[in-house]
Amino acid sequence: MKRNVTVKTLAEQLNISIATVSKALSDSHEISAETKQRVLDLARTLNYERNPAASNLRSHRTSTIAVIIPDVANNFFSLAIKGIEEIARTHNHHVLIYQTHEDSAAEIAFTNSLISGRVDGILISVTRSAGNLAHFQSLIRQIPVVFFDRSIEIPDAFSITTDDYESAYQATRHLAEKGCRKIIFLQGLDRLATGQRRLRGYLDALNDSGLEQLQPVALAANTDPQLIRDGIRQAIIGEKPDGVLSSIEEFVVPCYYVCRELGIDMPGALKLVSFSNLPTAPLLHPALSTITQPAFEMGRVAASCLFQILHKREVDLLSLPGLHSQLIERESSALV
Amino acid sequence: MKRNVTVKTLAEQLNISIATVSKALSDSHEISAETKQRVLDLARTLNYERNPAASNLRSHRTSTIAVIIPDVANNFFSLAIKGIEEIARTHNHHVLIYQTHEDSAAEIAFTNSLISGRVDGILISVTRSAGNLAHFQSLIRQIPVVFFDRSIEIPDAFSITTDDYESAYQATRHLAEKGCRKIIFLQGLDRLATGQRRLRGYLDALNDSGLEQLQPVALAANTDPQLIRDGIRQAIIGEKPDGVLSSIEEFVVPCYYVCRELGIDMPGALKLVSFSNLPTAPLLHPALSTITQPAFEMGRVAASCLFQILHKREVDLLSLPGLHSQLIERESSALV
DNA sequence: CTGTTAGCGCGTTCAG
DNA sequence: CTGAACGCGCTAACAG
Repeated sequence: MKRNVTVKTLAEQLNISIATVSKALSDSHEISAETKQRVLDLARTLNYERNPAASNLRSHRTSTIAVIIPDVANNFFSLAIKGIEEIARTHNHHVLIYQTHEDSAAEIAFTNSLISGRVDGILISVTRSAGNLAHFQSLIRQIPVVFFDRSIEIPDAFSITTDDYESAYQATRHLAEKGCRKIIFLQGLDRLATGQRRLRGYLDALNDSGLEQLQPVALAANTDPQLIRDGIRQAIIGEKPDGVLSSIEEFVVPCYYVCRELGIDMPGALKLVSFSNLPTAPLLHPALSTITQPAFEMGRVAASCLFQILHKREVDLLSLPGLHSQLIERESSALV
Repeated sequence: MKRNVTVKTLAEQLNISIATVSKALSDSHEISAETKQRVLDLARTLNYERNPAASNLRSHRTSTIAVIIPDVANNFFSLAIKGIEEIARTHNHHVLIYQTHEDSAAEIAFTNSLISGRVDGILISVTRSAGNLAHFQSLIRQIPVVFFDRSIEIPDAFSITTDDYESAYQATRHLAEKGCRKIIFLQGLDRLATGQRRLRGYLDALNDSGLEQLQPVALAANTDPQLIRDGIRQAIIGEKPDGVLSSIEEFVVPCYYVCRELGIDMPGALKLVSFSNLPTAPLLHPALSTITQPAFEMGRVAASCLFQILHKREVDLLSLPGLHSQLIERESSALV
């Protein structure tokens, strides 16, 4: 194994001091253009790569950010990561990925392992089992954090979301216009601000449409399929709705099965709109319209926001581009 | 800002040496159980977190691996990442993500930035524009690398793939049994070993079915949609096939459009089977059967392989579970 | 079983 | 504009 090339190697070969090399490599203004060039040239020919550990240890900068999400293999989150990675790259930063699988203990473990200086900042879409408000309150005082999509209510926390209220409102109005008189809301994010906003949009729309206000159907945050199905069945039998607004995609399929069991004609007797980020979902489920989030854009915006913070710029959240969900109706969707 | 707690803090409070603390924290066999416990207890109460940069600088271990893939927002790769992340977690390792977007210059830049000790090992699914064999040959001598799915032919390189040959063979036989007499092959990975294996499976199947051997249709590796469509149109007009085997999913939609333009009835006059990892694809395209890769499993196996290497174990590739693609026919696919 | 010593490679003083 | 010296926090080697 031949010895790695370090600043020392460069310094010796050029007969200058280590400090000069270091400064030249960071493009310091106190080094002459000529010296810089000589250093850079040699660095290139020797394939010098700065040792990140040493650099980090000394400078407390890691050029790394972390992304914590429930699940990578989910169309929404993988698109968000894609956007985040692209922005990170333009800032010469590396991206670490962590999956919580909706387990808030894992979430806490990850964030704790990150505050020891492994990353410069964190992008997070919180677990829906959440509830550890105190943990996040302490976290954001220790390291820059930007919440995206799934946020929790913390004053002074940066948080990038779409127009959850507005899209739930519009979707509900849409159902009402299609003739639905009794619309239920399947709530899957009741502990998150995101879910609360969607709920308010739904309730206000019912009100403005002169429709009956119903209790949201709060379904178990854990992922026991049987519990979810039972909850939906109970709600459908009890309320006999002709419209459903689902706050997360996960309820769509169980809802179908329940209706099939109960002999309910889905496009006819019961219309369903779901927040969903599988763009092809309307194609799969003829009776389904979806509210699709701009996941890729959201990743980009959230990452940009984080880098603004890291660069110690004043973050003007209002200057960031607005993010709007899109209601995709079954009727309007063509092949691909 | 209050000072961070380090091994020194722990050592002082417990009146033992720094080295003892360090050893206790790494569960060294040369420390008594009692001392270990005292150290661990104090570490917990003080919320001690080991500084990863310092540890890495000294030990040359990073507890981090890198995953380099063409695109995160792709069902196959996001599932693979999911598997990788889960295995990495069981080994207490962190996962860095890089997207090449099929750009081999980016691929080279990423790998170069990683050999300076940022990660312990690399998992990579190479760009289809590949061709930089020499680069990878030098890379695998500098750092442990495991190729997955998209591999290139390098002796002594670890590479985890599915039964590409076999599945292309079976798919082609399947088409022949359905009555296809003239089956063309749309080649999208011609520079990769993966693509070569699929091609051989196709050719052998033609042979064994007593069908005419045709030149594979090599389509541009870059992603100009017009070029792809033109290539497909030319092949279909020229060869007048009644069956198509596509080596990548990307050609499916263009193929549809071309057939629509040419007035070719797709399930009837032309049957299509594609390597594809969108599990819902057969539902979307009534005429399409797919060969689906076990992406999640592949991620897990590739990561396990990498950790075996990192642990300096003899890697017995044969001991790893076999990975088999699955042919999903339109007829057999139910809703979700 | 525990402690002492000596760096890992880099960036930041401060002195020339 | 350049260089000498120090230490970031930790761990490997060696002594006791």
